[in-house]
Amino acid sequence: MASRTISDEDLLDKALGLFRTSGFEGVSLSDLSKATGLEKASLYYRYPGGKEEIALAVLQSVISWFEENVFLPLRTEDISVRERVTFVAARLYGFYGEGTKPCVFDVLSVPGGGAAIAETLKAAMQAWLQAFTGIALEGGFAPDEAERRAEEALITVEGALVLCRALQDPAAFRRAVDRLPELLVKK
Amino acid sequence: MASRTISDEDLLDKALGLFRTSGFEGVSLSDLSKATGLEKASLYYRYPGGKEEIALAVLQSVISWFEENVFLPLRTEDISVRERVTFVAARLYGFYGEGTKPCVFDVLSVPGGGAAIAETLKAAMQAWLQAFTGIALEGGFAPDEAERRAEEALITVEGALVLCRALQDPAAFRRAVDRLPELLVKK
DNA sequence: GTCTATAAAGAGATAGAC
DNA sequence: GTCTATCTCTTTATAGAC
Repeated sequence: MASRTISDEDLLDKALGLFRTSGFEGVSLSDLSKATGLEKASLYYRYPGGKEEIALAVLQSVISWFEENVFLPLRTEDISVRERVTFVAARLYGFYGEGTKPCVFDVLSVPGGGAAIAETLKAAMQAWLQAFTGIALEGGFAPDEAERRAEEALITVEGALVLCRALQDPAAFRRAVDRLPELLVKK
Repeated sequence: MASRTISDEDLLDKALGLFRTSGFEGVSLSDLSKATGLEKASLYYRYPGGKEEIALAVLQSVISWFEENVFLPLRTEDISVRERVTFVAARLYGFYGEGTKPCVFDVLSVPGGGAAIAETLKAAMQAWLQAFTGIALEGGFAPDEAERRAEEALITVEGALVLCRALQDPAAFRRAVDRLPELLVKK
Protein backbone atom coordinates (compact mmCIF):
# COMPACT_ATOMS: atom_id res chain seq x y z
CA MET A 1 0.00 0.00 0.00
CA ALA A 2 2.63 2.49 -1.06
CA SER A 3 2.25 5.97 -2.50
CA ARG A 4 -1.22 7.17 -1.58
CA THR A 5 0.00 10.47 -2.85
CA ILE A 6 -2.04 13.61 -2.55
CA SER A 7 -1.36 16.75 -4.58
CA ASP A 8 -0.05 19.83 -2.83
CA GLU A 9 -3.20 21.64 -3.84
CA ASP A 10 -5.51 19.03 -2.33
CA LEU A 11 -3.34 18.77 0.75
CA LEU A 12 -3.42 22.51 1.39
CA ASP A 13 -7.13 22.57 0.72
CA LYS A 14 -7.75 19.95 3.39
CA ALA A 15 -5.43 21.82 5.74
CA LEU A 16 -7.28 25.06 5.05
CA GLY A 17 -10.52 23.39 6.05
CA LEU A 18 -9.00 22.44 9.39
CA PHE A 19 -7.17 25.69 10.15
CA ARG A 20 -10.00 28.02 9.25
CA THR A 21 -12.42 26.28 11.60
CA SER A 22 -10.14 25.26 14.48
CA GLY A 23 -7.27 27.76 14.37
CA PHE A 24 -3.55 27.10 14.54
CA GLU A 25 -3.46 25.70 18.06
CA GLY A 26 -6.64 23.72 17.51
CA VAL A 27 -5.16 21.63 14.71
CA SER A 28 -2.68 18.83 15.45
CA LEU A 29 -0.42 16.92 13.13
CA SER A 30 -2.63 13.91 13.78
CA ASP A 31 -5.60 15.91 12.51
CA LEU A 32 -3.64 16.91 9.42
CA SER A 33 -2.53 13.31 8.95
CA LYS A 34 -6.10 12.02 9.13
CA ALA A 35 -7.44 14.73 6.82
CA THR A 36 -4.77 14.29 4.15
CA GLY A 37 -4.28 10.54 4.35
CA LEU A 38 -0.53 11.06 4.84
CA GLU A 39 1.37 9.88 7.90
CA LYS A 40 3.01 12.52 10.07
CA ALA A 41 6.49 11.62 8.84
CA SER A 42 5.33 12.17 5.26
CA LEU A 43 3.98 15.58 6.16
CA TYR A 44 7.39 16.43 7.63
CA TYR A 45 9.04 15.23 4.43
CA ARG A 46 6.97 17.68 2.41
CA TYR A 47 6.97 20.46 4.99
CA PRO A 48 10.12 20.13 7.13
CA GLY A 49 8.98 23.05 9.24
CA GLY A 50 5.99 21.04 10.44
CA LYS A 51 2.66 22.58 11.35
CA GLU A 52 3.89 26.15 11.10
CA GLU A 53 5.17 25.64 7.56
CA ILE A 54 1.92 23.96 6.55
CA ALA A 55 -0.15 26.81 7.97
CA LEU A 56 2.07 29.30 6.17
CA ALA A 57 1.63 27.43 2.89
CA VAL A 58 -2.13 27.40 3.47
CA LEU A 59 -2.02 31.13 4.00
CA GLN A 60 -0.06 31.67 0.82
CA SER A 61 -2.47 29.54 -1.18
CA VAL A 62 -5.36 31.62 0.15
CA ILE A 63 -3.51 34.79 -0.80
CA SER A 64 -3.11 33.38 -4.32
CA TRP A 65 -6.82 32.75 -4.40
CA PHE A 66 -7.46 36.36 -3.43
CA GLU A 67 -5.09 37.66 -6.08
CA GLU A 68 -6.90 35.67 -8.72
CA ASN A 69 -10.47 36.07 -7.54
CA VAL A 70 -10.51 39.43 -5.78
CA PHE A 71 -7.55 41.70 -6.45
CA LEU A 72 -7.22 41.00 -10.18
CA PRO A 73 -10.94 41.18 -11.04
CA LEU A 74 -11.19 44.50 -9.22
CA ARG A 75 -8.52 45.89 -11.54
CA THR A 76 -9.87 44.39 -14.74
CA GLU A 77 -11.50 47.09 -16.79
CA ASP A 78 -13.60 44.91 -19.09
CA ILE A 79 -16.69 45.56 -17.04
CA SER A 80 -18.05 48.48 -15.05
CA VAL A 81 -16.81 49.31 -11.58
CA ARG A 82 -20.09 48.27 -10.03
CA GLU A 83 -20.13 44.99 -11.91
CA ARG A 84 -16.60 44.26 -10.71
CA VAL A 85 -17.63 44.74 -7.11
CA THR A 86 -20.70 42.57 -7.58
CA PHE A 87 -18.57 39.86 -9.17
CA VAL A 88 -16.05 39.92 -6.35
CA ALA A 89 -18.80 39.94 -3.75
CA ALA A 90 -20.18 36.76 -5.29
CA ARG A 91 -16.75 35.14 -5.19
CA LEU A 92 -16.30 36.04 -1.55
CA TYR A 93 -19.77 34.75 -0.77
CA GLY A 94 -18.74 31.40 -2.20
CA PHE A 95 -15.30 31.33 -0.62
CA TYR A 96 -16.81 31.81 2.82
CA GLY A 97 -19.39 29.10 2.25
CA GLU A 98 -22.31 31.54 2.27
CA GLY A 99 -21.28 32.60 5.75
CA THR A 100 -20.64 29.13 7.17
CA LYS A 101 -16.85 29.09 6.79
CA PRO A 102 -14.65 31.36 8.96
CA CYS A 103 -11.98 33.66 7.59
CA VAL A 104 -8.55 32.07 7.88
CA PHE A 105 -7.00 35.53 8.19
CA ASP A 106 -9.09 36.13 11.30
CA VAL A 107 -8.55 32.74 12.88
CA LEU A 108 -4.82 32.53 12.17
CA SER A 109 -4.27 36.03 13.56
CA VAL A 110 -4.64 34.53 17.02
CA PRO A 111 -1.04 34.23 18.27
CA GLY A 112 0.59 30.80 18.31
CA GLY A 113 1.55 30.39 14.68
CA GLY A 114 4.77 32.34 14.90
CA ALA A 115 6.10 35.56 13.43
CA ALA A 116 6.14 34.48 9.76
CA ILE A 117 2.41 33.80 9.86
CA ALA A 118 1.69 37.09 11.61
CA GLU A 119 3.67 39.05 9.03
CA THR A 120 2.15 37.23 6.06
CA LEU A 121 -1.28 37.86 7.50
CA LYS A 122 -0.60 41.53 7.96
CA ALA A 123 0.60 41.89 4.37
CA ALA A 124 -2.48 40.05 3.10
CA MET A 125 -4.84 42.35 4.94
CA GLN A 126 -2.98 45.40 3.70
CA ALA A 127 -3.24 44.12 0.13
CA TRP A 128 -6.96 43.50 0.55
CA LEU A 129 -7.41 46.98 1.99
CA GLN A 130 -5.47 48.47 -0.89
CA ALA A 131 -7.54 46.59 -3.47
CA PHE A 132 -10.76 47.87 -1.92
CA THR A 133 -9.35 51.39 -1.75
CA GLY A 134 -8.48 51.22 -5.44
CA ILE A 135 -11.96 50.22 -6.50
CA ALA A 136 -13.53 52.84 -4.22
CA LEU A 137 -11.41 55.48 -5.94
CA GLU A 138 -12.60 54.21 -9.28
CA GLY A 139 -16.06 54.11 -7.77
CA GLY A 140 -15.99 57.88 -7.55
CA PHE A 141 -14.86 58.63 -4.00
CA ALA A 142 -12.19 61.11 -2.96
CA PRO A 143 -8.98 59.52 -1.64
CA ASP A 144 -9.80 59.96 2.05
CA GLU A 145 -13.34 58.75 1.64
CA ALA A 146 -12.16 55.83 -0.48
CA GLU A 147 -9.81 54.69 2.27
CA ARG A 148 -12.53 55.05 4.87
CA ARG A 149 -14.94 53.01 2.80
CA ALA A 150 -12.41 50.31 1.97
CA GLU A 151 -11.77 49.86 5.68
CA GLU A 152 -15.49 49.77 6.39
CA ALA A 153 -16.02 47.17 3.68
CA LEU A 154 -13.29 44.91 5.04
CA ILE A 155 -14.62 45.35 8.57
CA THR A 156 -18.06 44.43 7.29
CA VAL A 157 -16.86 41.15 5.78
CA GLU A 158 -14.74 40.13 8.77
CA GLY A 159 -17.23 41.30 11.38
CA ALA A 160 -20.11 39.52 9.70
CA LEU A 161 -18.17 36.25 9.67
CA VAL A 162 -17.45 36.61 13.40
CA LEU A 163 -21.12 37.27 14.05
CA CYS A 164 -22.19 34.28 11.99
CA ARG A 165 -19.82 31.98 13.84
CA ALA A 166 -20.89 33.18 17.28
CA LEU A 167 -24.61 33.22 16.45
CA GLN A 168 -24.37 29.94 14.55
CA ASP A 169 -26.37 31.55 11.79
CA PRO A 170 -24.95 32.55 8.40
CA ALA A 171 -27.70 35.03 7.50
CA ALA A 172 -25.77 38.17 8.45
CA PHE A 173 -23.06 37.37 5.91
CA ARG A 174 -25.53 37.51 3.04
CA ARG A 175 -26.57 40.98 4.13
CA ALA A 176 -22.95 42.06 4.60
CA VAL A 177 -21.91 40.95 1.13
CA ASP A 178 -24.93 42.68 -0.37
CA ARG A 179 -23.76 45.94 1.20
CA LEU A 180 -20.40 45.92 -0.60
CA PRO A 181 -21.50 47.62 -3.84
CA GLU A 182 -23.11 50.52 -1.99
CA LEU A 183 -20.04 50.86 0.19
CA LEU A 184 -17.48 50.90 -2.61
CA VAL A 185 -19.28 52.52 -5.56
CA LYS A 186 -20.82 55.98 -5.64
CA LYS A 187 -24.34 56.18 -7.01
CA MET B 1 4.20 29.18 52.14
CA ALA B 2 0.55 28.35 52.32
CA SER B 3 -2.52 30.18 51.05
CA ARG B 4 -1.33 32.55 48.36
CA THR B 5 -4.98 32.97 47.69
CA ILE B 6 -6.29 34.96 44.79
CA SER B 7 -9.88 36.21 44.56
CA ASP B 8 -12.21 34.70 41.99
CA GLU B 9 -12.47 38.09 40.37
CA ASP B 10 -8.71 38.52 39.98
CA LEU B 11 -8.33 34.93 38.86
CA LEU B 12 -10.94 35.29 36.13
CA ASP B 13 -9.45 38.60 35.08
CA LYS B 14 -6.04 37.00 34.59
CA ALA B 15 -7.68 34.13 32.74
CA LEU B 16 -9.57 36.57 30.53
CA GLY B 17 -6.28 38.17 29.57
CA LEU B 18 -4.97 34.82 28.43
CA PHE B 19 -8.07 33.53 26.66
CA ARG B 20 -8.86 36.70 24.74
CA THR B 21 -5.39 36.84 23.22
CA SER B 22 -4.57 33.15 22.75
CA GLY B 23 -7.95 31.47 22.43
CA PHE B 24 -9.20 28.34 24.19
CA GLU B 25 -6.75 25.89 22.63
CA GLY B 26 -3.88 28.33 22.96
CA VAL B 27 -4.11 28.48 26.75
CA SER B 28 -2.87 25.59 28.90
CA LEU B 29 -3.40 24.90 32.57
CA SER B 30 0.28 25.69 33.04
CA ASP B 31 -0.33 29.13 31.55
CA LEU B 32 -3.28 29.62 33.88
CA SER B 33 -1.21 28.40 36.80
CA LYS B 34 1.60 30.85 36.05
CA ALA B 35 -0.77 33.76 35.49
CA THR B 36 -2.80 33.20 38.65
CA GLY B 37 -0.06 32.02 40.98
CA LEU B 38 -2.09 28.91 41.79
CA GLU B 39 -0.89 25.38 41.15
CA LYS B 40 -2.86 23.32 38.68
CA ALA B 41 -4.32 21.12 41.43
CA SER B 42 -5.64 24.26 43.12
CA LEU B 43 -7.27 25.39 39.91
CA TYR B 44 -9.01 22.02 39.71
CA TYR B 45 -10.13 22.41 43.31
CA ARG B 46 -11.85 25.67 42.41
CA TYR B 47 -12.99 24.65 38.94
CA PRO B 48 -13.41 20.85 38.91
CA GLY B 49 -14.28 21.01 35.22
CA GLY B 50 -10.79 22.26 34.43
CA LYS B 51 -10.01 24.59 31.57
CA GLU B 52 -13.47 24.44 30.08
CA GLU B 53 -15.10 25.46 33.34
CA ILE B 54 -12.62 28.31 33.77
CA ALA B 55 -13.25 29.58 30.25
CA LEU B 56 -16.99 29.38 30.88
CA ALA B 57 -16.62 31.36 34.10
CA VAL B 58 -14.52 33.93 32.24
CA LEU B 59 -17.25 34.22 29.66
CA GLN B 60 -19.91 34.71 32.31
CA SER B 61 -17.87 37.39 34.03
CA VAL B 62 -17.54 39.22 30.71
CA ILE B 63 -21.27 38.94 30.18
CA SER B 64 -21.78 40.48 33.61
CA TRP B 65 -19.49 43.31 32.59
CA PHE B 66 -21.59 43.88 29.49
CA GLU B 67 -24.81 43.88 31.48
CA GLU B 68 -23.45 46.52 33.80
CA ASN B 69 -21.52 48.66 31.31
CA VAL B 70 -23.41 48.24 28.05
CA PHE B 71 -26.88 46.77 28.30
CA LEU B 72 -27.99 48.62 31.45
CA PRO B 73 -26.63 52.08 30.48
CA LEU B 74 -28.36 51.79 27.11
CA ARG B 75 -31.68 51.36 28.92
CA THR B 76 -31.13 54.08 31.52
CA GLU B 77 -33.24 57.06 30.66
CA ASP B 78 -31.44 59.69 32.74
CA ILE B 79 -29.59 60.98 29.71
CA SER B 80 -30.39 61.37 26.04
CA VAL B 81 -30.26 58.47 23.64
CA ARG B 82 -27.24 59.89 21.89
CA GLU B 83 -25.41 60.44 25.17
CA ARG B 84 -26.11 56.85 26.18
CA VAL B 85 -24.55 55.55 22.98
CA THR B 86 -21.53 57.82 23.40
CA PHE B 87 -21.11 56.64 26.97
CA VAL B 88 -21.29 52.98 25.99
CA ALA B 89 -18.91 53.56 23.07
CA ALA B 90 -16.37 54.97 25.51
CA ARG B 91 -16.78 51.95 27.79
CA LEU B 92 -16.26 49.57 24.90
CA TYR B 93 -13.24 51.56 23.75
CA GLY B 94 -11.70 51.01 27.18
CA PHE B 95 -12.73 47.36 27.49
CA TYR B 96 -10.99 46.54 24.22
CA GLY B 97 -7.85 48.40 25.24
CA GLU B 98 -8.29 51.10 22.59
CA GLY B 99 -8.25 48.38 19.94
CA THR B 100 -5.32 46.39 21.32
CA LYS B 101 -7.30 43.68 23.10
CA PRO B 102 -9.28 41.10 21.10
CA CYS B 103 -12.91 40.26 21.72
CA VAL B 104 -13.24 37.14 23.83
CA PHE B 105 -16.58 36.37 22.13
CA ASP B 106 -14.78 36.24 18.80
CA VAL B 107 -11.79 34.24 19.97
CA LEU B 108 -13.75 31.74 22.06
CA SER B 109 -16.17 31.12 19.20
CA VAL B 110 -13.45 29.04 17.57
CA PRO B 111 -14.48 25.44 18.32
CA GLY B 112 -12.60 23.52 20.99
CA GLY B 113 -14.19 24.88 24.13
CA GLY B 114 -17.20 22.61 24.08
CA ALA B 115 -20.94 23.05 23.67
CA ALA B 116 -21.58 25.03 26.85
CA ILE B 117 -19.19 27.75 25.74
CA ALA B 118 -20.68 27.86 22.26
CA GLU B 119 -24.20 28.23 23.64
CA THR B 120 -23.22 30.86 26.20
CA LEU B 121 -21.47 32.79 23.47
CA LYS B 122 -24.47 32.65 21.20
CA ALA B 123 -26.75 33.94 23.94
CA ALA B 124 -24.31 36.76 24.72
CA MET B 125 -24.20 37.92 21.12
CA GLN B 126 -27.98 37.78 20.88
CA ALA B 127 -28.27 39.90 24.02
CA TRP B 128 -25.80 42.43 22.63
CA LEU B 129 -27.70 42.55 19.35
CA GLN B 130 -30.95 43.04 21.21
CA ALA B 131 -29.49 45.86 23.32
CA PHE B 132 -28.29 47.67 20.20
CA THR B 133 -31.65 47.12 18.51
CA GLY B 134 -33.40 48.64 21.52
CA ILE B 135 -31.34 51.79 21.48
CA ALA B 136 -31.68 52.12 17.70
CA LEU B 137 -35.46 52.00 18.13
CA GLU B 138 -35.21 54.72 20.74
CA GLY B 139 -32.83 56.46 18.38
CA GLY B 140 -35.68 56.98 15.97
CA PHE B 141 -35.44 54.11 13.52
CA ALA B 142 -38.26 51.86 12.37
CA PRO B 143 -38.09 48.28 13.68
CA ASP B 144 -36.57 46.76 10.54
CA GLU B 145 -34.05 49.53 10.15
CA ALA B 146 -33.20 49.36 13.86
CA GLU B 147 -32.39 45.66 13.58
CA ARG B 148 -30.30 46.28 10.49
CA ARG B 149 -28.35 49.02 12.20
CA ALA B 150 -27.83 47.06 15.40
CA GLU B 151 -26.32 44.24 13.35
CA GLU B 152 -24.15 46.67 11.44
CA ALA B 153 -22.93 48.25 14.68
CA LEU B 154 -22.00 44.89 16.17
CA ILE B 155 -20.30 43.87 12.94
CA THR B 156 -18.38 47.13 13.02
CA VAL B 157 -17.04 46.52 16.52
CA GLU B 158 -16.11 42.88 15.90
CA GLY B 159 -14.75 43.44 12.41
CA ALA B 160 -12.61 46.37 13.50
CA LEU B 161 -11.05 44.27 16.26
CA VAL B 162 -10.20 41.55 13.77
CA LEU B 163 -8.65 44.12 11.46
CA CYS B 164 -6.62 45.63 14.27
CA ARG B 165 -5.27 42.25 15.30
CA ALA B 166 -4.32 41.24 11.77
CA LEU B 167 -2.86 44.63 10.86
CA GLN B 168 -1.17 44.98 14.24
CA ASP B 169 -2.53 48.51 14.39
CA PRO B 170 -5.36 49.62 16.70
CA ALA B 171 -6.27 52.76 14.73
CA ALA B 172 -9.28 51.26 12.95
CA PHE B 173 -11.00 50.55 16.25
CA ARG B 174 -11.04 54.21 17.19
CA ARG B 175 -12.78 55.01 13.91
CA ALA B 176 -15.21 52.12 14.38
CA VAL B 177 -16.23 53.20 17.86
CA ASP B 178 -16.69 56.76 16.65
CA ARG B 179 -19.15 55.51 14.06
CA LEU B 180 -21.50 53.99 16.66
CA PRO B 181 -23.57 57.12 17.44
CA GLU B 182 -24.29 57.79 13.77
CA LEU B 183 -25.20 54.15 13.29
CA LEU B 184 -27.60 53.87 16.19
CA VAL B 185 -29.15 57.35 16.56
CA LYS B 186 -31.10 59.23 13.90
CA LYS B 187 -30.07 62.82 13.35
C1' DG C 1 -7.60 25.48 50.23
C1' DT C 2 -3.16 24.91 48.42
C1' DC C 3 0.66 22.14 47.75
C1' DT C 4 4.02 18.17 45.61
C1' DA C 5 4.17 14.28 42.92
C1' DT C 6 2.74 11.50 39.36
C1' DA C 7 -0.23 9.05 36.10
C1' DA C 8 -1.97 8.71 31.34
C1' DA C 9 -2.69 10.60 26.95
C1' DG C 10 -1.42 13.49 23.25
C1' DA C 11 1.62 16.73 21.18
C1' DG C 12 5.64 17.75 17.86
C1' DA C 13 9.47 15.70 15.80
C1' DT C 14 13.01 12.22 13.91
C1' DA C 15 15.38 7.60 12.47
C1' DG C 16 15.51 4.21 9.43
C1' DA C 17 13.12 0.49 6.49
C1' DC C 18 11.09 -0.05 2.04
C1' DG D 1 8.08 9.66 -1.18
C1' DT D 2 5.69 7.20 2.23
C1' DC D 3 5.75 4.12 5.88
C1' DT D 4 6.38 2.08 11.02
C1' DA D 5 8.37 2.83 15.23
C1' DT D 6 9.94 5.57 18.74
C1' DC D 7 11.62 9.55 21.46
C1' DT D 8 10.83 13.55 24.22
C1' DC D 9 8.10 17.11 25.95
C1' DT D 10 3.72 18.98 27.26
C1' DT D 11 -0.91 18.33 28.16
C1' DT D 12 -4.98 17.28 31.17
C1' DA D 13 -6.15 15.28 35.33
C1' DT D 14 -5.88 13.02 39.99
C1' DA D 15 -3.97 11.22 44.66
C1' DG D 16 -2.59 12.35 48.89
C1' DA D 17 0.28 15.32 52.25
C1' DC D 18 -0.12 19.50 54.90
